[in-house]
Amino acid sequence: MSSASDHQVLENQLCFPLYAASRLVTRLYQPLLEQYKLTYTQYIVLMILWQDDGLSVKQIGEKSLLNSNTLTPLLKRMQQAQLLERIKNKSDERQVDIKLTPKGWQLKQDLACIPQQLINQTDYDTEKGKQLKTLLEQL
Amino acid sequence: MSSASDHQVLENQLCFPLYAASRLVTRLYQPLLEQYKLTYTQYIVLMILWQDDGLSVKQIGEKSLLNSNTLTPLLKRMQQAQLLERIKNKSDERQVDIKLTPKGWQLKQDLACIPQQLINQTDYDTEKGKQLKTLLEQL
DNA sequence: GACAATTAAATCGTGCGCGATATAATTTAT
DNA sequence: ATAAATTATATCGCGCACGATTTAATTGTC
Repeated sequence: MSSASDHQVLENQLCFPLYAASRLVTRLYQPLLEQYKLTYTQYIVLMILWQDDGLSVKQIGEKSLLNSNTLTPLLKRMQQAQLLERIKNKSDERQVDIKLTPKGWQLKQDLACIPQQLINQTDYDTEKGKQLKTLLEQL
Repeated sequence: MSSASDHQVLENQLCFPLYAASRLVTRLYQPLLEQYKLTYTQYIVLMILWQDDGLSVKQIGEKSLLNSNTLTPLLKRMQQAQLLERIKNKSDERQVDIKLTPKGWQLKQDLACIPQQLINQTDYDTEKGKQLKTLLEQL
């Protein structure tokens, strides 16, 4: 048996925690990232590029689930910070390919310690992390 | 055994899915909420007030994990939409108490169907929801 | 009672996040 | 070959988030 008010509670218990947890995680990263003048979203884009340099804006959008209306200004800021270059693709001039600069690659080394620092900080154990990941991906 | 690159993968697998899932959920709510001209955050604040009307801005902030710099303009917009009133507390004039209007209460009825609609839409089952909730709260 | 410390909201600035639309390049259909 | 449809970015506008600071009210201390 399940009533409308049950659902309003469930909602309170599932959707809000998801929203709150996401913001909390962002806040955990923030002090670690800010010494490199990075935002959390920029960090995510960097991780994508470390794995696959030279992607187009569209391809980054597919991996990050962000559109050009978010990515374009974000990538321009990262270009300003000399983390990457925005290069018009020669064979299709609609396309803008993103290439990391040496400075962008350097951050891969500099930030390598972040995951460990977070794990230490939160004492959230790896097993739970895996469960959580699995559940989230099913969404 | 656990290397730095393991962690970068783990991070990609946990933190990014959390971030993506949260945005996905917001997007699922959006079409349902927009017919009432509500945003997801406004909906969260409404749920808090339905449960506990007359809270101060600070108290809403404690429950929503939002500060006055987010809440003040949001509550002003909701006041404009005649969903609530912002009333200076007589015994402590620093404090602003938030009271739902009849229109704000009406939405509790109107939106009661949303959780069920979402559950149908996502076929994400309740058992997994509970597990997920538990894991998130441990953060 | 005066004044410093604290507290509650509000304000300011910056960066997402995203719907809607625009622009320009490419592809498709005729 | 040219017009129409499609595609890749970019632009615009609005509403969060949130660090930092300000303003105003209250409390604590002497």
